[in-house]
Amino acid sequence: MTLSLYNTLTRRREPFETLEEGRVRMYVCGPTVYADAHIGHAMSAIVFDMIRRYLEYQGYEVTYVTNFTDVDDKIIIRAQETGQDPFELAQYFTDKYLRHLSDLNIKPADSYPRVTSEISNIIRAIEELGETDYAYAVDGSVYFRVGRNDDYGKLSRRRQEDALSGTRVEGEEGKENYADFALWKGAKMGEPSWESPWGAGRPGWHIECSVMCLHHLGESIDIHGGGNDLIFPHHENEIAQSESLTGKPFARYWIHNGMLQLSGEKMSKSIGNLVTIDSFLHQYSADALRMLIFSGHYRKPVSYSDESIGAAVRSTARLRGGLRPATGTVAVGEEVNGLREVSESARSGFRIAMDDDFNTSSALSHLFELVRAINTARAAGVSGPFFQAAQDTLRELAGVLGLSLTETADSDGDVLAAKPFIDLLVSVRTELRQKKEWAMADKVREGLAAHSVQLEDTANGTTWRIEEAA
RNA sequence: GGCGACGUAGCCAAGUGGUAAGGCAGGGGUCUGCAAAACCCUGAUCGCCGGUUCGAAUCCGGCCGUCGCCUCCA
Repeated sequence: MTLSLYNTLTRRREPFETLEEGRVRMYVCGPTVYADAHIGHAMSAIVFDMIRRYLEYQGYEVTYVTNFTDVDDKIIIRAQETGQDPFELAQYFTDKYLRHLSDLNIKPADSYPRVTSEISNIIRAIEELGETDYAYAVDGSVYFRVGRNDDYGKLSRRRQEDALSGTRVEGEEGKENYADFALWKGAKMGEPSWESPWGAGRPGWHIECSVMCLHHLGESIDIHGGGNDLIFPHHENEIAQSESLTGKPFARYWIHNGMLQLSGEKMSKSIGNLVTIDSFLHQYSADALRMLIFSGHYRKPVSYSDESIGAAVRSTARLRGGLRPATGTVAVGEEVNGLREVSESARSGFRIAMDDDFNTSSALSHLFELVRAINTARAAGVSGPFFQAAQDTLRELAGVLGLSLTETADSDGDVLAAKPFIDLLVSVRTELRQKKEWAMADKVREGLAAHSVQLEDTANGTTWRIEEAA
């Protein structure tokens, strides 16, 4: 039973072998912080959080680094538009993104490097590239000489001739070749800049990640991840820079997630077809987003719609339902043994699915089978340590996917405040039911339902829970 | 135009050679004062055409369609 994963670099599924026994170094490209993040960014963060959690579950010690691009054209433009300081703007959206990561139940990274805190390392790297002729300066800017790398294009499967044959991009006159890209951009008036051997300027987009990787994880890493829209040019250029700098393979496995789509198109800031993380979490739970993403494969596109998120909400509730307490007293017998068997097969089935390039959809099917077994056992009156163990297995495996399976009521302050009033209404209704005043009792139930409070009458009394809108 | 991915029941989706997991929705039942939850039963020959094979959703070729990247992008 070994993990195999799809490597974009080889376009094949490969057995996972780490550079260092028992340890995984992984780097995931983070966002450019110039606006509110949307659930497409969340998807990427969630996918790599799942991968990280599964690796840890398999016993690896994972060092996880993800960055913030906090100096960039778009940040500068946005700051100029709003009259803000670009650094403050970037800081604001960085802080906000970190809060989102926490709200989405994403485990904290071991470090979150930023471009602005790596400037001296970046300058040193560019100097080194210049010394070995991989870089050349023109009018205060420095470009990477793509033609000097024979294997340029190996990640995106682009031939250099194709990349070299376009027309020149405006504003980058003086480049030797169209495909050459900026390592250092000379500053224009009013732009944030740092002193360098080439004059005032700032880093180009790609060099930051190479340098941060090198600095925080080393010359060669195990996993480099990001959205598949970063394959070209960003990751291709990272490889070119890093390998030219160190002479060693940059990353062993390249993992790319598919795009979240809204109305048939990739969700993106530039198209404007987006749902921000803020507005999503205002309406739905973090678990629901994970369920939507994990119902398919991480490399495939995911369609976001009212219908797809609604189905995800309801299937999340189903998983959660498996954690409802036992009601009976049967601790041994046929039902108990049956539950144990399903628990074990769910656990092994889950691992087999996850080992197969993180097949979360198949892994989830084993969780649903476990839920059904738990529900059946509960209905048969099963209780005691084996019932607990089955629920622990469900919690454990769901936890590997980063699903918390907690009720809204556990964390929502509004619900906690309403709890005494809801309990009071429920107890009044219980008296009404004892007197068989069904019409009034139903009125209370319907009234609460209108506020998302779902009542359930069981043999042991009435329970209630907050129903997530679907 | 170049490179790549995908097309499985009403919807989402797993499954890479031996006659199709799972979830949502729907229908029928059990339980319930009625609901809710739960449980049971219920649906597809896998975009189209052709080929390889004893046998293909799974391999090959062609066609149609959708999506992504081709220097803003998770």
